[in-house]
Amino acid sequence: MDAMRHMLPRLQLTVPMPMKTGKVAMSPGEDGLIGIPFPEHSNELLSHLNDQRRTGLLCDLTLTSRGTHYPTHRSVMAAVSVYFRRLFGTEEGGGEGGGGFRVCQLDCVAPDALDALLEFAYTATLTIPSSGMRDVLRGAQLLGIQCVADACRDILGETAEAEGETAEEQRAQHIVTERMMERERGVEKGSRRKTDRKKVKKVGSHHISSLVLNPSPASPASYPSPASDSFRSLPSTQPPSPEQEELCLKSGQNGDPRAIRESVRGATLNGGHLHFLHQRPHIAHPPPVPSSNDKLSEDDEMESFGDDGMLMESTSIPTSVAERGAAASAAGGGRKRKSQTPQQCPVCQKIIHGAGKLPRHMRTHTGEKPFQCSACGVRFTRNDKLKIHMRKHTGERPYPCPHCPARFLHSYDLKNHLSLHSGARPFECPLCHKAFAREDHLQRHRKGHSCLELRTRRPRRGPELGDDGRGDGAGSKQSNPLESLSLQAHSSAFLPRTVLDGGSGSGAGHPLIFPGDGERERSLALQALAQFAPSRLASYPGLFLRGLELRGGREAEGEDPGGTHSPAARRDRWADEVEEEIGEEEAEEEE
DNA sequence: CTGGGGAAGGGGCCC
DNA sequence: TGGGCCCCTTCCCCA
Repeated sequence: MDAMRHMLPRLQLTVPMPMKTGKVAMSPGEDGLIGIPFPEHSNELLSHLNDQRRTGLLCDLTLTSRGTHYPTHRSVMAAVSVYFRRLFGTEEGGGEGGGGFRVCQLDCVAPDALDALLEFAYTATLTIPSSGMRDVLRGAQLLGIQCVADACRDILGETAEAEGETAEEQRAQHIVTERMMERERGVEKGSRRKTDRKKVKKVGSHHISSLVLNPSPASPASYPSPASDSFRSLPSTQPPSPEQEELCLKSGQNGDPRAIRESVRGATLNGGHLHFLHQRPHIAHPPPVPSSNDKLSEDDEMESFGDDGMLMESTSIPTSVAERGAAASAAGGGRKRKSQTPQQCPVCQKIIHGAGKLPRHMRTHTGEKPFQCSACGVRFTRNDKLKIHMRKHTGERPYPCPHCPARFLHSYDLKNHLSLHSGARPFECPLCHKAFAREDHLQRHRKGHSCLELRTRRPRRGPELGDDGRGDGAGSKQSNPLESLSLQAHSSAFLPRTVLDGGSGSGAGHPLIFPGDGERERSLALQALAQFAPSRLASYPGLFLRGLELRGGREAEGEDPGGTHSPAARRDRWADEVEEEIGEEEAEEEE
């Protein structure tokens, strides 16, 4: 995310762009580059693609599963699936341009699971019935949608070390995987040249033996592995209709969770499955071989869902958590650790600190509100919130202001209030130097546009401004492009969360959750809750999986696993950003 | 746009 | 380990 934060201001914009507010931001200077973020762009883009998929518009790939057809886009599938990425990646240059429709038969993936995976691909939301979890997991593994597979495993409470797979099995599967992939590539290439396709046996029973039904010449294990780990079985081609080319995925042991786990483990042991280690600091079941897998091969990125390098770098604590988990696992031989502090939320990947806090956090996903006000019936997720709420009924305002008759419900309200008496405004905008009594007001100020105009007048400000020792250097050139840079930097430092953190802001910011599908949204969380606090699920007979939000940003960053949650740390970070902004100004000025 | 109140959610401490 | 309690930050809403 930081990378994006730094990147955005450098994006060039030459035309007025409509802002979310409806206003139009003009490029402040012809020679200045300004980056204007469009937080909703990615969401809208995906949404439009999903619309196209639903209407079959521009679909150049059809996935089929047991008779059900799913029109889709190759580009999207390649973006979300390692399998398709590799598959289509072999078609460089020619691609599907002349191939027309292509059909990929994935009978080994249950239709519901395939549908869920497609929904995920186009919405970043995974909605599946709990009963279909394994199917989705298997499908995700087959297609190389690692993040989904990880999440499913989290929910299922399966661990890589839980299975009893032998190394031989893993190697065998890996080899088969490689072979199948190699053959697949060959077929893909050949399919563009020939109208007739190889007849490939379609396997309805997903047994591992089917994997070797169509052995192809062994190829070097050239595929790095997240793909191969997911590709414990790989598609083979099949002549469908004359104009279609079909691919058939053959899975391993159908429905056998062990098989799934085995594939996971195999991948890990085979040197792949790197995301599992880095991007998902799994607490409950860390991968057994972390160090040797630290490097992602170039095209193994699954970070299209926000798990980027920055994320990896920022998850030091989760990593340590995972290591601790591994240690505990090794020591106790346990399969899953139900609870440990800190814990990672299987839904949003957020690291929750504090013993017993995860169930509390999970209620934010499930929507469960077990605490009801006896007076007005309002429900709350937490008992302490209910307690505070009750003060409204009792009239209790336990926090009186010592300077005036005002009384408050919350201590922090009193704190805010006291700042009025003291006149303290400790939160100063480093750019326009307007001071605020509350930090959130400063943030709001910075997010808004008001500061921009002030900023243009800043250069003449006096020496009391700490950063103006250098900043005023910039200020002396207020007419130069620096100002635009300042503006952009200023704005960029407080980009909406949807931009900076991958849309992980509060509820409204979650993009791509199907509206009106609230029940389904809860599913994954409920599943997770079933794992962490099963007793709480008694009242949730129907479990659906809530979307994997797969946030790239804040949550994925472990929600400040490094302790930057502290106000001081946050301010430090913020100050760093400001310094960077100013540094950019200076650099620009020198030019 | 700003000030202020309130809600929501997370973390720390303690039992 | 889970829960209670408290404090904190962030966000939303309203005047």
